[in-house]
Amino acid sequence: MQTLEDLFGKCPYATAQKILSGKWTLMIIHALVSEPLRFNELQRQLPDMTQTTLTRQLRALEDYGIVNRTVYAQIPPKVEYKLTDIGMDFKQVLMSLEHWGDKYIDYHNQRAPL
Amino acid sequence: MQTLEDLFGKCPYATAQKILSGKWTLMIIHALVSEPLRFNELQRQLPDMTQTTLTRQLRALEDYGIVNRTVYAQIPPKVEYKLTDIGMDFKQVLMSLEHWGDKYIDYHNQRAPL
DNA sequence: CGGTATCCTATCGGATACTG
DNA sequence: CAGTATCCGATAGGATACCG
Repeated sequence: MQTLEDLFGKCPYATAQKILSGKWTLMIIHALVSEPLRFNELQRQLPDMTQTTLTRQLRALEDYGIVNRTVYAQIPPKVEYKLTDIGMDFKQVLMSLEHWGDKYIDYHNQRAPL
Repeated sequence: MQTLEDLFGKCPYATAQKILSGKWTLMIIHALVSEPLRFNELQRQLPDMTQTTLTRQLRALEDYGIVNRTVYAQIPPKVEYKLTDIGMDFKQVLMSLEHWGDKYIDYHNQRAPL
């Protein structure tokens, strides 16, 4: 049987779905769109995510070629995360997603306000 | 501690992330963008997904207000799935996602052809 | 035709403790 | 500062069998 993984690298939706499957992926990419950030800067922007999970998702994004990790050889350590070119291209998706998300939120708050 | 769920309905990214978290969500929405489909038409377009899973993800999308389910009282049964208005609005996201996905695939096939 | 009902497994994310 | 090493529980998805 063909799986989703087999479609990775072939179908743009399956590919995107797999890359974005991490629970915090969208928010990590969003945080990095405006500027490169150090590990703890990312942590501060995503306070609800544990350190372990942040590390894991960053590694995954690195493997997918979305994020670049630069280690500066100094004490104390400094590690900087920035989007790759293709990662930066994702900004367009993020913008339409934000637009839609806001509309969705408005739409639903009208009938079931929190 | 605040969780992702608390951000649902507030942050557009967290909201979108949650809605799109289903493994086949993007492909289901994509299949429904062009026209409403019956259950087994969806199955045929998504042959790699089990019936159980298709049902579950459709129910989830229905709960989120993305998909509308219409049951026609006839024998044999006919059930039609179509996108709601806000579901249709997602088409813009899908288009930018497709564009990015194709670019991503091209980009990666150049250095690591399958 | 369009599902349910179960069961089972893999993976993922959270919690906690420790480290160069 | 930026991790790693473990362990654990939740849950999502697949497989299979059956139903109105």
